[in-house]
Amino acid sequence: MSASTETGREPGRARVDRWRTSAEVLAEVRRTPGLTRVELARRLALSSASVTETVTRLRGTGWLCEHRAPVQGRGRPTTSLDPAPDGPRVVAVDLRHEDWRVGLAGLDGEVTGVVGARHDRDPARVTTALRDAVATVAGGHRAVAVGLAAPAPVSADGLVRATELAWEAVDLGSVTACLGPGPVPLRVGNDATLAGVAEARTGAAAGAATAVYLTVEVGLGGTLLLDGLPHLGAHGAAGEYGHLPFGDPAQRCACGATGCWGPEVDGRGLARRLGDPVPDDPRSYAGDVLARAAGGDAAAADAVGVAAAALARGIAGVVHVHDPDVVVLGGLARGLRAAPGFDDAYVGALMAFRRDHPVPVLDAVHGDAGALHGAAALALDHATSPEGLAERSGE
Amino acid sequence: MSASTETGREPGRARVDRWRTSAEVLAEVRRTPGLTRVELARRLALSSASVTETVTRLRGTGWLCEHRAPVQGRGRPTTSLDPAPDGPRVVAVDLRHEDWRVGLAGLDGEVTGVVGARHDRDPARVTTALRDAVATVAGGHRAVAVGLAAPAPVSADGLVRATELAWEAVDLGSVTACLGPGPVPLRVGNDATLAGVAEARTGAAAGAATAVYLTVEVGLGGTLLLDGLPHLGAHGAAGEYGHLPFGDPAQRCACGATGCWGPEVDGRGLARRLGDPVPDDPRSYAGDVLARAAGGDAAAADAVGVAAAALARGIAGVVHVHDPDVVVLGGLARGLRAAPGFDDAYVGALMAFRRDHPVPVLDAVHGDAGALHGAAALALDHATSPEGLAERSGE
DNA sequence: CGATTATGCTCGGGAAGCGAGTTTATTCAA
DNA sequence: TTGAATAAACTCGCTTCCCGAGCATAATCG
Repeated sequence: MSASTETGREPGRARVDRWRTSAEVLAEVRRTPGLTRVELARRLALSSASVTETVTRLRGTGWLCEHRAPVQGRGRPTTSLDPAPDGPRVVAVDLRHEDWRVGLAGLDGEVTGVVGARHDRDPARVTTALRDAVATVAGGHRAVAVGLAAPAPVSADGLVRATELAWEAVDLGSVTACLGPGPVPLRVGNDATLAGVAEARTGAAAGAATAVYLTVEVGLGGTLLLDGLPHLGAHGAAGEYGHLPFGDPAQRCACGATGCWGPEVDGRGLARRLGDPVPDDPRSYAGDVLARAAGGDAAAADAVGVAAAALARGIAGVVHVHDPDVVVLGGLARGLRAAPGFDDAYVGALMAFRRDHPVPVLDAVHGDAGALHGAAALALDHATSPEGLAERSGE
Repeated sequence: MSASTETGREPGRARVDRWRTSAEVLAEVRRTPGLTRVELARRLALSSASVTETVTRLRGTGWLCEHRAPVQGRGRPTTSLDPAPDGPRVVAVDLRHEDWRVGLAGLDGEVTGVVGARHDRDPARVTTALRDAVATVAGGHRAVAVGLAAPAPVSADGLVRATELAWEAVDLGSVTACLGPGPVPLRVGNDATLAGVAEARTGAAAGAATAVYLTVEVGLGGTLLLDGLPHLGAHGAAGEYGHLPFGDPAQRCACGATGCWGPEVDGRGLARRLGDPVPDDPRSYAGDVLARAAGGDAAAADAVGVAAAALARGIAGVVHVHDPDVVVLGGLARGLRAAPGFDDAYVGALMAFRRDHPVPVLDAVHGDAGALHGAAALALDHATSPEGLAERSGE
C-alpha cells in the first residue's frame, strides 16, 4: 500500500498546510455523513467563522453539498454536510486470481457501476484491460485517484509480486494512463488488508480504534487496523497470523515453519482430520465440509468443531496481544464461528479477567466486495489528504 | 499511559496550531541532536525564513540553544541546534514493587540526579514520598511535566491498578502537587511498555518504524512500538504476549487459559523441566538456573535450551504477525537469547522467505533503567507537543 | 407578531509561512 | 591582502488561516 507519485518540490509546507483543515473536514464527513456544521465545529474545535470559510471552499471544489437539517427546537436551523452527488470520484479495482472488477466511488465510499471480466494472468494483457476498464468506468466523471487491491504481497514501492500468478514485481502504474488531465495517483494494497480496511471504515469494525480482521481462505491472513489504517510492518509483510505457531509442532507447514495455525483451520486441516488427501482446492473443499456439517454429517461436524476450536483458541491469543475493540472474521472463518463450540472455546481460551466482557468476534459485512470497498477507501484517503487536495488545487 | 489534565476550552484550534511547527522542530532535535538549521529546513520542508522565526521562538522559551557548526567548505557556516542545558525539565518516576526512583531529564532525555528509596506499598505513604522526591529533584529547575512508570496495568484514565501491590485504582495525580506555578501534567505508563519506548527512542530499536519489545520476568510481556509510540489497545491491555497459546495445551496458566507461552520460558518453566517445585521467586530462580547453565551444569543447560527454543519459536511467530524492523529483548529473555540453539530455533521457525534476512533480535540496552528513561520520554512527549507548548505559552 | 434562541455571515486583526532581495560569514585564488 | 564565489541567515511585504465580535437570519414559543 503506497503512493506511486512523489511530490518533491521543496518548501511547500504552506501549500499543503492550507488544505489540512479541509482534509480534516472531509475525513469527518466520510466518517459521519450528514454531520451538521455545529457538530463539525465542535469536533474540530473550529469557530463558526472558520467552518463557513472551509465549507465554502469544499463546496466550491465540488466535494461537499449542504442540506437543511431537520429542525430540533428553537433557533436557526443548521445545515447538514454530505458528499456531493456530482463530486470528484475515485476508481476502485479488485484484481483477483482469475478475474477483476472495477468500480467508481464518491466521497461516501459507495462503489457503483462495477464492471468485471475474467483474465488469463498475463501481466501485459491484464494491465491493458484494467487501463481500459478504468477509463470506461471513470468516463465523464472527475476521477482523482485509483485504488487497487492485489491478491499478493505489495511492497513499499507499490509493486506487486504475485507468486500464484507468476508475477514478479509487476508495475501497475499505467492503469491510470487514460485518466486525467494530469497524472492520477494509484495506491495499491493487498486484498485481505483492504478487506480489513473496509470493515474498519464501514463494516463490522466501524469506528473501532483497534480492530483485528482475520480471514480464512487457503491458510489464514489478517490485519491489525489502527484508527482504520492497516499496520503493514517494516516490509509490508505484517499480518501473517496464519503462521503463528498455535498448532501441532509436528505438522510442517508449506511456509517452512512448523505448527502453523493457518493449515489447522482451513480446508487442509479439515481434510487431515477427515482422513482425506490434501485437496486441490482447499477453499471449495472446506465449503463442502461446512455444508455437510450443517446438513448433519457427524464426521464433518466433528472436523469442523475441531477447526472451530483451533480458530477460537488462536483468536483469544490474538486478543491478548492486540486488545482490540472487535475481531472481524471473513471468508471461511465465518462458517467456523457459526459452529457449535466456538464460543465456549473462545471464552475458555481467554485470560480470566477478560471473560466477563469478551472482545466481540463478528462476521465481516462486506462479503467478497470488501477488497473493492477497501481499494476505494485507500484511493479516497489519498484524494482527501492535504497532499492530494493540494495536488489538485490548481485545477 | 494517558493525560491527567484535560483542556476543555472550545475553539482553541489556532492557539494549539501556533505551536505545531515548534513541536515538530523539537521532535526533530530530540531525534537528532546537533541537527543543523539547513537540515531542519529540509526535513520539515520549511523556508529559511520560517526556520529563523521558529528557532528564535524556541530559543526564547529556553528549549533550544545554537552552536557554530563545524565548517565544511565554502559559504556561510550554519549553526547546529541542541537542547538548551538550562532549558525546561521533566521529572521521571519509576515506581516498582519494592522501591522507587525519581530523576530529572531535559530535552535530550538523559536522566540525571536520580534519587530512590524502598517503600512499604501503602498507597498514601508512597504517594507522599513521591511527591516530596519529585519536588526535591525538580528543585530550582522549571519542571513542565512528570512521567511515571507503574508496575501494573494503567487504564485510560491514568489510574493504576496494581494487584501485586494490592492497589485498586490509585490516583497518583498528587505527585505533581509541589511543582508549578500552575498545574503540572502527569503521564502514567506501564513499566514494561515504557522500557519498550526507551528502546524504541534511544535504545536497540532507535529509529525503527515498527519494533517489538519483549521482556521475561515472571511471565512474558511486551509492546508493539510504532514510530516510537506503544500500541496500547482498546483498554490499555495490549501486549500480553506471554498469553499467546504457543505452549503445551495441557498446561494450565495462572491467567485461566491453557498453553500460554510465558510460563514456558520463565522461572516456572525452568523449574518444571528440572523437576523442581514452583519457585516462590521465579525471577531469581531463573537467574540461578541461567548461571548454573553457563557454569556447565548439564541439566540446567538442557532446561535453558528448551526455554530458549520455546522463546525463539514464539518470537518467530510474533515476527510473522508484526513484520518489525527489529525485536528487542529485556529481562531474562537476554539470557535465553544467549543460550546455544536460540538462533537455530529462531531461524528454523521463520517462514522460509524470511530466513535469508531474518529480522534482528537484539538485547535491550537500557537495562533496568529502561522504565525510567521511558517515563522521561513520555513526559517530554507531552511537554513538547503542540498542546503542551500551548499550555505553557502564557508564562 | 414580537420575544427568544440558535446559527451563519461579515469584517478587521493576529500569526504562520513564504518568496525575493539583502546581508553576513566563510573558502579559494590571485 | 584582497576580492570573487559560495552558502546561509535575516528583513520585509504579502498571502492565507483562524479567530472574536458584532450583525443578520430563521426557526420556535407565547
